[in-house]
Amino acid sequence: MNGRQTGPNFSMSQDTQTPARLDDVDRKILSLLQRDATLSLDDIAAQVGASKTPVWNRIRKLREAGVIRGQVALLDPDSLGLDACFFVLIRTSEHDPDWAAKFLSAVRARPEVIEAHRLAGDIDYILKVRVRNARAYDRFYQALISEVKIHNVTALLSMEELKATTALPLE
Amino acid sequence: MNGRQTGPNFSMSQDTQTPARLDDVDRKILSLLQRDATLSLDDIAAQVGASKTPVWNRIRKLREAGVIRGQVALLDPDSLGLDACFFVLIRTSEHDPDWAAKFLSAVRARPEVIEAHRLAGDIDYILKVRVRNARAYDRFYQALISEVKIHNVTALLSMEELKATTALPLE
DNA sequence: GTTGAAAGGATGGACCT
DNA sequence: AGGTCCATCCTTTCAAC
Repeated sequence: MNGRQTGPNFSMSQDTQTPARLDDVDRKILSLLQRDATLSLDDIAAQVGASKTPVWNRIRKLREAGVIRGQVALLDPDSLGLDACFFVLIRTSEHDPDWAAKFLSAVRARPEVIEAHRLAGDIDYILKVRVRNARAYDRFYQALISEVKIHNVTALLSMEELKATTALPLE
Repeated sequence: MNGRQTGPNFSMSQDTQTPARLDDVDRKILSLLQRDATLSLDDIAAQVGASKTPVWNRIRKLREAGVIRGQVALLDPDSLGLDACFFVLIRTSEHDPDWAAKFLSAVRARPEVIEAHRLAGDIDYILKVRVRNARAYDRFYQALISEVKIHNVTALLSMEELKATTALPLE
């Protein structure tokens, strides 16, 4: 056991989570796993300069604390024929909770919506949408505006994905 | 075997990849793995209604064909103290290859840039940037415009992540 | 934190349908 | 082609130290 602080960890505050206390070894482990989760415990232990058991205990704790959310396979959009990617900027005139709930469930229900954010400023929402082609985007767009009333939409078409990563910056 | 076209698969055309030919079992496997890559072969085999060996062979082929790009751990931004997420809309006046190369390497080098696309239309680029707070965003912004000349920047601040998935729509 | 032992899963072969 | 069985290796998992 090292001389660090003990006591309850990973607690919540009301709105924003208090960040987990991580040391350099934790960060190194996370950095490796968020790039390649197929690494074996032996590999990770070797690369962080520790042995299997402590590394395994750290990973378990990071999972329990929700720092590690899950482990997924990343698929190639082009291989799946998903050649078109749009960023959709949405302005709405409605701001009542009913509208927001309907919009939210519409967005969550559609698998072509990869990402959705509520924004500050004059644009209310941004969506990232992956579809087969422009026609498929139009179908999506028509379906969306028939479900929820939207004041103004701007679609930005991606010509080229310069960078795309799921790895978060660890300081 | 179904009545689809045969012939060489997974070839490239100059710009866009020919999509891999996938049957329903492949899609089911991919759908499971892109949601949870910790599933055992036995589990997957049971859920797709096949047995281990053919499932394992399919997964191997999907990996070799590049349909499965890799396997990663997904981390929770809030647990890491990355509370701020910005979408950055960039207009540039420069359109020579030199500028583009410099912009590309700047964007690739910065870990806070999670995603970067070149766009069609009057906005040239969009970035998705994850940082600790607004001050960290400003540091990023100042560093970026000191590296590459940028005509106009609009930053959209995310107030709430309504949806975020790495899972692609499989029809 | 280290070692090592037990259990379970992944890989690949042999053979059958 | 896919299915079953199996044998081996590799990891994960969790003891005991």
